[in-house]
Amino acid sequence: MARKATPKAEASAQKILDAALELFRERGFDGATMRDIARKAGVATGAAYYYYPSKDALVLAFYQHASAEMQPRIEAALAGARGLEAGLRELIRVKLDYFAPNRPVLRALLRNGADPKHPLSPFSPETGAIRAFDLEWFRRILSDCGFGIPRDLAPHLPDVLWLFQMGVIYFWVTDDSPGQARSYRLLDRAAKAVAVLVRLSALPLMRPVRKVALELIAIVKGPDDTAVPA
Amino acid sequence: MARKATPKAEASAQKILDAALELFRERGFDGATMRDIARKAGVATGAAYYYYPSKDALVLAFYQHASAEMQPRIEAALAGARGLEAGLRELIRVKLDYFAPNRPVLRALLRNGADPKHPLSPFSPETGAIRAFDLEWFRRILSDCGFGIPRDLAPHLPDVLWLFQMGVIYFWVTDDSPGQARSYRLLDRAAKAVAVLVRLSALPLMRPVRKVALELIAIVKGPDDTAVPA
DNA sequence: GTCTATATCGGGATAGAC
DNA sequence: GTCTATCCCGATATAGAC
Repeated sequence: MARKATPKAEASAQKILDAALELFRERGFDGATMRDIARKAGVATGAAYYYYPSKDALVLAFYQHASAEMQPRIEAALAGARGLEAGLRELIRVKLDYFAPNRPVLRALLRNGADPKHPLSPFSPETGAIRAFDLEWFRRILSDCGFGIPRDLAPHLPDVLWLFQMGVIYFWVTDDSPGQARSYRLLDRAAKAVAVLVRLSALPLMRPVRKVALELIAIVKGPDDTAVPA
Repeated sequence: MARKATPKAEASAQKILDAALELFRERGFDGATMRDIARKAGVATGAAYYYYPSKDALVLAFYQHASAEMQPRIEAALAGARGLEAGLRELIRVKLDYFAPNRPVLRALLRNGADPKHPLSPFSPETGAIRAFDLEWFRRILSDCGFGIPRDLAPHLPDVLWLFQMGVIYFWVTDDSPGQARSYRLLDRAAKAVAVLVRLSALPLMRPVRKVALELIAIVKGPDDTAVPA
């Protein structure tokens, strides 16, 4: 999106993105018009479209920018987190905290989840790079958590945890409790439950359960292993 | 939506809805314009808006119509289904089969799920009546399934199963496998897994697990018991 | 009450001049 | 790279035919 050619162009792109985010926050995604965004940024509507080919592209740009900016924050948060439960909780907490001022923007993102072909879907190729960064963190949490993960489950767990994260975020964008307190409570409890489940999954007694889970995972992931289709 | 005043009016409303559904199927929700829909139905654009105040209203009307039409089909399907697994599977299968020709319409519905305030959200007040019918079926499946449900879990299980259903449908609308074969496989296996889980939940050994589950359910359902917010 | 026809508006997106 | 003008679409409004 953002042409890096000249400093001036980059400044314009940033100016437009900032104006867009502010208006999204104030009036929501649909309430903010491209005309308003352009005017607030001090450019013509056509100029806005020069940098961002669509209104959705502004959301995508924010998402990419956010992902990059969150990497060091996640690193720092995980440095102080021991174990799977804490790792999971802190990783997702960083995201909720970071996105908090821009919940309407995230809603605009998630509403296209039902259509994997939509560029803004969390499952789309366009957001694939961001997904890859996320998965890397989940892999790290799992390998650092200190207890053994069953070999058959191990390669799929990052995807499962990623889906868990999406579920929490989905709940969070729709959560109207003050400060999204319910979401944070849910995250606390659910992270603990997931950690216990992963731990229990290693027990010999749990082999049949694991087998069923693996079958479900295989169906959801589909014939191609490259993506998480839904 | 549909004025029942005169047969002629009802016929017009139906004609417009049919034209809309056909165009949605052909070009998707966004690809079909109100002008096209009206022209295809042989009426003026204003007439379409006379019956359906918005494009979304067409989707809502379809959803309501579908819900009503599915009731006897569900009744018939459940008559031949014994046990929780079969009941769950057949109930959801009826819906997938019924909706199959109109997957794009259902996508238009589900994409607003991230915003409970949107009229088309499956969690919105406007779709509340449909949700109530659904919940009644889940209650019936549970009470007919033949084994005891723990007292503490019982009042919440219909909501949980409803959410499970939404998950399957969400997967189904994004499923591009031929005939949505993957979705049906998922439904088969997942219904079995859910049934086993419910059965196991009654074991004395499972009390602590049940307690955690109940806590999660309480957080998700929120302070008001009237609705399933997300 | 059930429409047609038409004008109008706001908003996303594009083309082409500069 | 940026702006102006324009197009299309969803939605609203209105006047009037039947």
